[in-house]
Amino acid sequence: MLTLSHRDHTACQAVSDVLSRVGDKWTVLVVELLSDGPMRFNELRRLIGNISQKMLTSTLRGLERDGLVTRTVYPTIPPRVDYELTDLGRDLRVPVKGLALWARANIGKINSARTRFDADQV
Amino acid sequence: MLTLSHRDHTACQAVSDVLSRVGDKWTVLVVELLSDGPMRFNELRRLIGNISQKMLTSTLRGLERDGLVTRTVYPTIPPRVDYELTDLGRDLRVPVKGLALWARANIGKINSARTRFDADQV
DNA sequence: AAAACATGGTATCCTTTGGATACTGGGGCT
DNA sequence: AGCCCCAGTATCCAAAGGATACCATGTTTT
Repeated sequence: MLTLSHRDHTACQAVSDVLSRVGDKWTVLVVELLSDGPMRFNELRRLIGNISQKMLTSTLRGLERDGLVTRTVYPTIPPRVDYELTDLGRDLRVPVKGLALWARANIGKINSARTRFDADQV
Repeated sequence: MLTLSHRDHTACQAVSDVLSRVGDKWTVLVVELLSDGPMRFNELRRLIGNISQKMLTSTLRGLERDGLVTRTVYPTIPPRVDYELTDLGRDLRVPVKGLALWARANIGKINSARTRFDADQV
């Protein structure tokens, strides 16, 4: 017997969908960096520091595809490309903030649980 | 010049860390299913439906490792293994709920942005 | 004049991860 | 005897992540 309603299930699908959009290695970082205003490609790259060009490109493409970020090309010399959060992107920062607070509050517990678990597996 | 403070950066690390824990294909679904009480392995498997044994095992191991779920083995015949949310795991549901609400509210916008983007790429 | 640097990217390659399928092993059911 | 249930491993292949090298254009440096 299935106790899970169809609505619950599709809701979970949506959540999983959004989480796998947002839950990769760089997306949240980029969204946070863009929250103060538009930024150029290499500006983001320098701020993040240890991201490869390819990953920054694909992260930004993904955000653009989902309507969270706009990409504006200025055909100057040298070329200039600005990335900026859309309203939807700025909106996303609210629930992410909630998760960020939880993460900061509990990352210690998680890390010690991990250490304990890994030690027991020896 | 770096405008990103060290505190901001480590906070983002923590958020990314938690998100990549939670942001995979199955974790949120499992946490939601466990929120009504303990469940057995195959009980979860049947409810989720299209998950492989391996993925369910590794999802649950990950949650256990991070202290979000407990695993209890009853050496009965047939064996019985219960999975249950810890306090930390139940705690996590609060910020995830926030993201879930956002996801349900905005999944439509995201999907149409995707469709639009993919159409333009032709 | 040649070298080096800046811009915002592709292309290529390899490693890591995701996931389907098959198998284990003890017991019970028919 | 042959099948199913339980909670998993083991194996293998496809997909994704990610480092490195390269591109075209133009300016600055040596």
